[in-house]
This record gives sequence, structure tokens and C-alpha cells, in this order.
Amino acid sequence: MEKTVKRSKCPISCSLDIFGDKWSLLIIRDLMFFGKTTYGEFLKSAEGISTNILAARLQSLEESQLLIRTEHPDSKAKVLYKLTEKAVDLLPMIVEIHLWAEKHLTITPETRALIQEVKKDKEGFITKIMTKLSERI
Amino acid sequence: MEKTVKRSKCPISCSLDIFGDKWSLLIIRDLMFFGKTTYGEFLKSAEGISTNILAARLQSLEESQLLIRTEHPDSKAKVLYKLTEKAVDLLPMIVEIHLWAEKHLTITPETRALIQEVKKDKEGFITKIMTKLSERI
DNA sequence: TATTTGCACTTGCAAAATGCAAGCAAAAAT
DNA sequence: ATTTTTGCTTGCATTTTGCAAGTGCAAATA
Repeated sequence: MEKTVKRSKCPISCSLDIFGDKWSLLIIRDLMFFGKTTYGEFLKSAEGISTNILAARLQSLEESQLLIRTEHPDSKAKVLYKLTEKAVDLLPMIVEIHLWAEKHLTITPETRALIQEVKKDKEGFITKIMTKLSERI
Repeated sequence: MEKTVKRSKCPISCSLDIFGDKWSLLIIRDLMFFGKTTYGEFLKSAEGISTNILAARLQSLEESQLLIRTEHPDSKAKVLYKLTEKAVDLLPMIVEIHLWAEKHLTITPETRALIQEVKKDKEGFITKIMTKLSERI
């Protein structure tokens, strides 16, 4: 859990120290696009993260201030995770990953159609999503 | 070395299966921005990758067709690694990582100045670098 | 009120990935 | 002919990950 060790001062390296693993961006994706907000919902995602890894990643993302744990309005037993502005600002990067994947990987037709929409008005899409997310912070 | 196992059909997940680790993007960075092309040059980078990990990553990136091993013009003992178009197409994402890092992380003044330049004309910068890299493929 | 269920984790242990130091073969330099 | 450079590989300790089971608190149910 030594997320604090910076390997260099390079901005890419520092960024990877924060979210450069197989799971962190998927949790952010779940919050950003799929409206997931709880531990149990993250667990159900298709990739199948294990419980201890999810707990560790949530803690690390919280320490990096990419998300915050808040009280859930429905129940004290639940925890509501929210993206911070710092996390929402990752959207442009995530959009570029989509565009790259659409060009170079095998993508399902539905996903491809969606990404085509993004391509038509990238800035508009980013603004729309970021506005929506900002309202929830 | 099981890079072939896809966790889901999600484009982000598939992308992370390819370059979602602490080292792959740093090797691509070295090729993209620092003109490094050989094993020995990658080894010298500030982050200090170990020899076996570097060898494994180079192989995995080659398998993912993000780079190709070619003969070095200077010597048969050397291997010249080149970015593919698939890797060059990661530049917009890498630029967005820089912009995010400039906003949210502690960046050295020199790096910050450079990123400011990118911000003035993001498309122009990307086109410039991509053209330069494409000439070398 | 007692009991069961749901939720967010924690724990123990095996397996895999990483990191470090040393070694190694082919090519190049001396 | 010998040494150095280059791009790795190997062995082993450490760290991280993955899986299964368990825990404690809150909420729902009987």
C-alpha cells in the first residue's frame, strides 16, 4: 500500500503511480458512466475484481483524492463513493482511450456506435458528461 | 505473461489489459519524447526498471503490436525498437495525462512550461509530434 | 424481540508478478 | 586475443494479487 513512493518527477510516471494499474480506472469508469456508487455495485462489474483488491483500490483512490467516501442517503450500512473534481478531470483522457480502442481494438457494435457519437463532437460530449458529474460532487 | 486474457469487452478494460501497468507507457514515452530506441537506453530512465521486467514489457508490447524490434543500423549487437502507428496513436491520451498532471499534481517548472505550450495549441502539438514519429515508422 | 439477510469490508493462504543481483552469449572494440 | 558492450536470462526474495471464508454492524423479517 505504498502509493506514496514517486518513482520520478515525470508527469506520466507520477500519474501512473496514482492510477496506473489494472483496476483503478475501471472503478472510475463505473462511477463516471455506469452510475455505480457502492462497494457492492463495483464488485458486480464484468471484470470481476476481488473483494480485498477492491477495498485496497478504493482506499488508495481516496488517499489520492480521486474519490471520497460519504454517507449513503438510503442506509447507514452503505457507503456512497463519489468522484472528486480531480477524478472528473480524467474524462478527456478516458475519452481518448475510447477513441484509441475504437481504432485499434475489437469493440462491440454497441460500444462502437457510442464512440462514433463521441467522435462527432468530442468537446461537446466531454462538456456534457463533466457538467452532469460536477452536479453530483 | 498472460497478456491474452481479456477481462471483459469494455474498451477501457481491454486497453488496460494492454498497457495498464506501471511500465509500458513509460517505455512508449521514452520512444515518443526522448528519442530512446534501445534496451540500454530504456534501462537508464529515471524510474529504474529492472532488466527482467524491461525484457518482459518489451516482449508484451511487441506482442500487442505497440512496438517492433528491428535491426540497428549501427551494430548487430543492438536492437532498435520502433513505435508502431498503434502506439503513436496513443499520443492524444498521453497529452491528456500531461494536462491532467499539470492541473492536479506537483510538476517541475520546466515540465509545466512545456505543458503550457501544449495547451496553447493542443491539436497543433499532437499533429507535429505524430508527423515526426510517423516519418520514423 | 429474535433471527436472518445485506453490506462493506478483513483475514489467511496460494499463486503470480516484481525487484535485485548475478550470469551469459554474441558482437564490437581494443 | 582479450576486454567491453549489448541485450538479454536465471535464481531467489519480496510484494502484489486472487480466491475463499469469515466478521461486525445495520436493516429487514418473523
